[in-house]
Amino acid sequence: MSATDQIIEAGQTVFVVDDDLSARESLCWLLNTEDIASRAFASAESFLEQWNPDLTGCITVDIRMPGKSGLQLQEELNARHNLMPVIVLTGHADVPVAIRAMKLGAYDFLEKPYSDDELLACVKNALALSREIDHAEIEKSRLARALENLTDREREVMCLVVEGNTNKAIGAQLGISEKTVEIHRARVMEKTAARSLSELVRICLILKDKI
Amino acid sequence: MSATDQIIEAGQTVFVVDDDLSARESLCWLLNTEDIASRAFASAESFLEQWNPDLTGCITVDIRMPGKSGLQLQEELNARHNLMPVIVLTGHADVPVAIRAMKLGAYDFLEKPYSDDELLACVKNALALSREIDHAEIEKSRLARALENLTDREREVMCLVVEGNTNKAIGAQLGISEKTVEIHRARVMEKTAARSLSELVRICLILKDKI
DNA sequence: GCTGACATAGGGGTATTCCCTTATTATAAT
DNA sequence: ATTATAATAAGGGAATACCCCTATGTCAGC
Repeated sequence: MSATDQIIEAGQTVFVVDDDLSARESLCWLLNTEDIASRAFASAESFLEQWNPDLTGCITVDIRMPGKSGLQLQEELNARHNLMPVIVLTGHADVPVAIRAMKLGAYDFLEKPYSDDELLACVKNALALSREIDHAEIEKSRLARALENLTDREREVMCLVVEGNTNKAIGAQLGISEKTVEIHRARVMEKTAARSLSELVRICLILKDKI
Repeated sequence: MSATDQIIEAGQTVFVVDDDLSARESLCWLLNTEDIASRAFASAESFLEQWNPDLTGCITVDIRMPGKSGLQLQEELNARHNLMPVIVLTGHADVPVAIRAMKLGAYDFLEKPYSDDELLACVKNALALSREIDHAEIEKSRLARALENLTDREREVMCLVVEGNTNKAIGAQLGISEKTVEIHRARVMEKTAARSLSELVRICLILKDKI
């Protein structure tokens, strides 16, 4: 792979979803003045087409749009386990809608017209949060990949080790020799790159929902 | 302590904070029909006087009240690390207030007039959540008490053990004999009631913010 | 049939942990 | 002064973990 082929990790982007052209344009222009990259979408559907789990940044959505509403977009993003903070921007808000948006996990909810400062502060905070989430998630998927390389038996032994069992107890429980347990255990440490039992325990706790 | 002196763990209670007498009465009556215990308070201040960290259940608050508002009550409860879910009930809501309440961690936000079913469902969910929180918190404080009984040296050794160091390495790092480390380590296991290194690691991760 | 991945198991040795005992020193409380 | 607690240290032995080596059997894929 030559230097020019390198995939530079796309920086953070604000994904602007609004059916109103002038709203999209003014928002993107405002973000541009602060050197914040943005991409505009005229509908929830067109954004969802482009969405993928590796995008990083945050999303601003209008509530009232033809086709999928902003709330429906939130639901769909949640179903896809989207990790980017969602900022709801709307001029047609009532309390029940605002509450629903927040309960759907909105990062913030701003009513139009909002001040430039207000919006920029909100976006910058959301981007900072996104950075933290991404760092945690990158680490998590690195560990998850390591665990995927384990064989079933290795995974089984790992779980029993992490639960605090000795090799002897594990051997008895699985009906195999203590020697064999030793080998599986060594492979687990090697494949997970854990340098101590404590590190292995931490890895398993981080990924406890994925084992 | 005789049997009659026993402090029976007060069951879950709904703490109703509203300056309007008829609102308090009707809400408590409704809860009573479902055998849900409740206590009414006419102001944020009078509730805060009674509040203590061991209360269990949930809280309903009105926003507009003489003295401290519902939002100010939420802020004060957050400052005191209140664990009970807060349900905001209000007839005078606008979007910014609703958003602020949610960002202050409100469990839900209902506009008056609300239906009985709506409110009961909300309260029951909040009480279920409270139960889960309480169980986790009881376990946490049990562990925290165990850690408080550790001497400084024991705590120090524990941290190094959990980081994955061997007794030899810890001894070298602290400038003490490996034998002494052994003793501190054994006391840590005894005092924390951890039956394996993995258990100790888990305990330390649960309480990592309290060490 | 051959190769590779996987699980199995033993021998032998070293390092580490864990558990028992005893002992000294310092410090704080009574 | 006496007592209690904490930290220090050592010896000895059993259990365990960790590291090297070799070796067999199975099963999928070429």
